[in-house]
Amino acid sequence: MYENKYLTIYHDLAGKIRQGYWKPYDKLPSENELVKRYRTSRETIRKALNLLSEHGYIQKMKGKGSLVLDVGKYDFPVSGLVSFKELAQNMKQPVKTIVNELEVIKPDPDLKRYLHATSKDEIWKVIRSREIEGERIILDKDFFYKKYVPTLTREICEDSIYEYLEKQLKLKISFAKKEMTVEKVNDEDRKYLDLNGYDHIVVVKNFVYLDDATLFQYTESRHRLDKFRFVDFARRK
Amino acid sequence: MYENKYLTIYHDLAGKIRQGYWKPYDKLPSENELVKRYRTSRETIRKALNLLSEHGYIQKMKGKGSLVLDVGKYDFPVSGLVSFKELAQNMKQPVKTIVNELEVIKPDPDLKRYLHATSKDEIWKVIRSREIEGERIILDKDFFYKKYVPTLTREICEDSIYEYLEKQLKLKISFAKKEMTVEKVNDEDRKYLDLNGYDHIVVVKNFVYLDDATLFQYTESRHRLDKFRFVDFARRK
DNA sequence: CAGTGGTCTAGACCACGAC
DNA sequence: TCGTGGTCTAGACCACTGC
Repeated sequence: MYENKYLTIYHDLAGKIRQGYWKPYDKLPSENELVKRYRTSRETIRKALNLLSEHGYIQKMKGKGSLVLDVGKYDFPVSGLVSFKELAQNMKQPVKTIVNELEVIKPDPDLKRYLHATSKDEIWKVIRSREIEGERIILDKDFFYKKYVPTLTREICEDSIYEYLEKQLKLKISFAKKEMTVEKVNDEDRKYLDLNGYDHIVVVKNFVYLDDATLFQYTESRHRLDKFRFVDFARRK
Repeated sequence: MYENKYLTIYHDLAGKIRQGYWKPYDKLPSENELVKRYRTSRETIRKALNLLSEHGYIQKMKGKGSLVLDVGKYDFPVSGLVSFKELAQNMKQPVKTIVNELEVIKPDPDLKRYLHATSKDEIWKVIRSREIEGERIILDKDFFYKKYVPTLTREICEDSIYEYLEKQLKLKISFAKKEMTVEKVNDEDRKYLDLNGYDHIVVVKNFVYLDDATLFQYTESRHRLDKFRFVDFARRK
C-alpha cells in the first residue's frame, strides 16, 4: 500500500466518476453501503467523500445521499499551486520553455521586501518565457534562496523547477499566497514576450512556503491579456 | 448553542489568533492539551484545527505541533464566493451601488447556454454599477430564474442580493464555478462604467449552484483593469 | 524515550428527507 | 417510520520529532 485507506478510496471513487461509472445526477451508494464494500469504518468513508466534495466531484445532501456532479475536470488550476508542466499536459498545443536568464544575485529592495531577505542572502533568479503555438505569451520570473537549492542548471529550468525541488531535493512545498492584478507592460515584458500590441499584462504573484512555514520562493507569472484564463471551483463558506 | 462544537472551537481559536493571543510562529497547545481545555474528543479538536489549516491560520507539522501563521486576514476573496457587500466592509472607502436595469426577460441564446434555460423560462436580469470613490469601476450583471425568486425590488438590489436570497428566501447556495478572463470593453461597459480610457476589462463569470446541485444563477462581474485585485490562499494538493 | 500529529475503528445520537 | 448524512466519543496504533 502506497497510500492511506481514505486516499485510496477517494482516488478509486474519483476515477470511477471521471470514467463515467457514475454519471452526473446519479446518486453514489450510501455511506453505510460504502462501509460494507470497502470493509472500513464510516469515518474513513466520510473522509474520502469530503475530499470528493471539496474537489467538486459530488454534492452531499443530508437525509438524501451524495449526488455526482459534472464538474471536476478542469483545463486550468482549481485555485491551487500548479506548475507550468502540469498545465502543459492539459493543453493540446505544442509548448516550449525558453530560459532567458539564470543567475545568482543579491536582492534589490523590492526583492528584499517580497522575500524578507537581507543583503547577505544569495538568491537564484530565473526568467523564462513560455511559448505556445509559436508565441511567447507567459513570462515567469522565479526567485528563491540559494541555501535551499545549491545547484540549478539550464536543463532543469527548461523542464520543471517544481519537479526538481520536490522530487530531487525533497523540499516540501506546503502552501502559497497568490495575488492577481493587471499592470502596464514594462521593458522586460517587451523584450521576452510577443505582446502583439497589448499594453497591459496580467500579473500573478506567488509567495511559496515550505512545510515548516518558512518563505522560500517568490514567483511572478506575467500572462498576455488575451491568453489568460483562470478557473476555480469554490464552495460557499 | 447555535453552532457545532468543532465550529465553536474553530471560531474561538481563529478569533484568538486574529486578536494576537497567539502570535505568528508561536505554537498552538497540542491536540491532547486542547482536548482537556475544551473537554471534548481529539477528533473534534482535529476538525477545528483542520479548518484553521485550510483557512491559512496555522501550519501543522507531524511530530512537532501547530504553528501560527501570519496570513489569514485578507482584503479580498480567499478564492470563495464573496458578495459585494462583504467586500465593501473590508474597504475603507465610500461605496455605492447603482441599479441600472432590473427586469424579467426571456433568455437570449447566450444566456440559454449559460443557464441551461429554455425559451419558456423567465429570468431576472439585474445590471448594477459599483462606485468607489466617485468612480464606477465594477459592472455586475446578474441573471437568475424567476421561479426561485418571485419578487425583487430596486431596494434589494441596492443592498445585497445574496443577503436577500439567503436570509429572506432561505435559498441555500452551496458552490460555484468561476472563470476569469480579460476581454475588450463593449458598449455596455462604456455606458455604465467610468473606463478612464481602458479598452480591456477583467471578466469574472460565476455559475452559482444551490444545495441540490441545480444551477440557479449566472453572474458576470466586470472590473476595470487598474482596480482589479484577487487574493488567494492555496494549499498544495 | 516521551510527546506530537495522522489514521482508523465501532459505536452512539441527532436532524433531515421520503414514504 | 426508516434510511440518509452530520456530529461526537474513547480508544487504538502508527510515524515523526526531539531529547
